[in-house]
Amino acid sequence: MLRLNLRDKNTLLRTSFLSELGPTAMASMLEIANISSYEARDVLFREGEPADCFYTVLSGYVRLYRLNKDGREADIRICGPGDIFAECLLTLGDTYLYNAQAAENVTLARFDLGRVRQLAEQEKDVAKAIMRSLSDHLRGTMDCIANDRLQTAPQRVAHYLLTHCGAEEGPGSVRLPFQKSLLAGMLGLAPEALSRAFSSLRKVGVTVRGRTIQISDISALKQI
Amino acid sequence: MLRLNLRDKNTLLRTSFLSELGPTAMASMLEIANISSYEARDVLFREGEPADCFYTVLSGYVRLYRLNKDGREADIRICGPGDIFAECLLTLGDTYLYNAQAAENVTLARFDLGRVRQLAEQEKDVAKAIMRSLSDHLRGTMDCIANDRLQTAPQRVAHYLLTHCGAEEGPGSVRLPFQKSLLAGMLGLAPEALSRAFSSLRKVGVTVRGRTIQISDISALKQI
DNA sequence: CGATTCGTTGAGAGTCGTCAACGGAGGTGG
DNA sequence: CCACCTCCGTTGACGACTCTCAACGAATCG
Repeated sequence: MLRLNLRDKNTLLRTSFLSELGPTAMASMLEIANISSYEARDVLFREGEPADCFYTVLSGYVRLYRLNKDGREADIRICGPGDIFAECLLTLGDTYLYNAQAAENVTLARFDLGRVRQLAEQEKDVAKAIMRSLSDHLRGTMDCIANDRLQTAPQRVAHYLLTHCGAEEGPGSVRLPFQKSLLAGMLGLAPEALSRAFSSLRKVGVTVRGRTIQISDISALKQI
Repeated sequence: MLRLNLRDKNTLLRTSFLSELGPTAMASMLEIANISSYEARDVLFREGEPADCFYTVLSGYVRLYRLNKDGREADIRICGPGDIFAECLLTLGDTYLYNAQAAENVTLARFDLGRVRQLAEQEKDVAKAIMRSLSDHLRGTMDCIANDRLQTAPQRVAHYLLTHCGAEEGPGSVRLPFQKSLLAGMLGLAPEALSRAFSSLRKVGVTVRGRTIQISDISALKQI
């Protein structure tokens, strides 16, 4: 466990979970928070292990994934700074539902499930924050299913670019905050499939150089 | 709007949402409940429409689905008796996130979002029930993503059969509560793919006749 | 009994995963 | 500063899987 430095503290306070709490609830959550760091590829926990905490990412990225019985992995979610995960265990059960691995060096805030449950009983703000967080995740996860089932690989990539370039038309660009293999898993693709999807998007004006991606015409990309 | 008959009322009371409420909260929810019926293929609401209610299924089945811009449909969830849907709008927003269609004749209970929000402020039980419901859905939806990404069509069917036959080994049987085309959508498959998956499971002792499915050896099915 | 819907089967095409080889980037150590 | 190494990303070849379209048979409902 480490001390909470200024930048991490700001990230934590701007989290959707904490940002809308009243002063007393906020103070209680900060008091409960438990900072820890992991190195790239460290496993935070495995599916089925007894669960005592949920997490907020302060820096870096974390993979949540499952294994099939052949050992093949499938990502369920990629969590970045400000994201919260495993909070559904507040009401569900006492074992983790998936594996979690640090995709790079990460710092996390851990919150004891029991203490937050208790806090939610006393502080209406905390209960509301939990509901908001759960709703957000549910929405995002349903979006993911719909995208998986409706879109091909190039369409998924186009969709990702369009939601991360910040513009509606004209040219734009995206800087990936992580490795491409992570983006592949996030979109439910093998790394090779992501690579081929980028290639196929060249003809609509998408240029990839390392982690920076140029889009010559956002409107054209929407037609994919 | 119709009167609440005895069987529907029992279904409603046994819902995970209502069953654990205290007497006053339960009474308030029953008072808010608004019963309505739809015929097969009726559309309850469309994605993007202003939302005023969330729903509980009392009888029949409801499809939640999205459209891509070519008009192709993909099911996100199939809801049966006791299931609740669109409750994430309690905290999220004021438009529906997907289309909902009656897969057969259905009766539903509708709950006004605003009034339940208000109730959740006063009654801790209601807030807890919302959290539990959201957590359950989030878990189920994440399971769905993992299954989509890790399993082939025969594996998905086998998994469905194993979780619905109620036994751990030996022979077993499943009676589908709905049409096969609904099961196909639920598993993220075209109806033809479901049919072929059943065919391929014949060699491990799965026999299909109409809606009843015989399994000669459950342990063998687990090896798929 | 006729009509419509549902389910199955076949053929074909498209998409994506896997395996393998190659090239480049970044980091380490000499 | 360079040589080397490892990891990441790309590309090609191949195969498995599943969607689509079409036709046929079965079941259901009036």
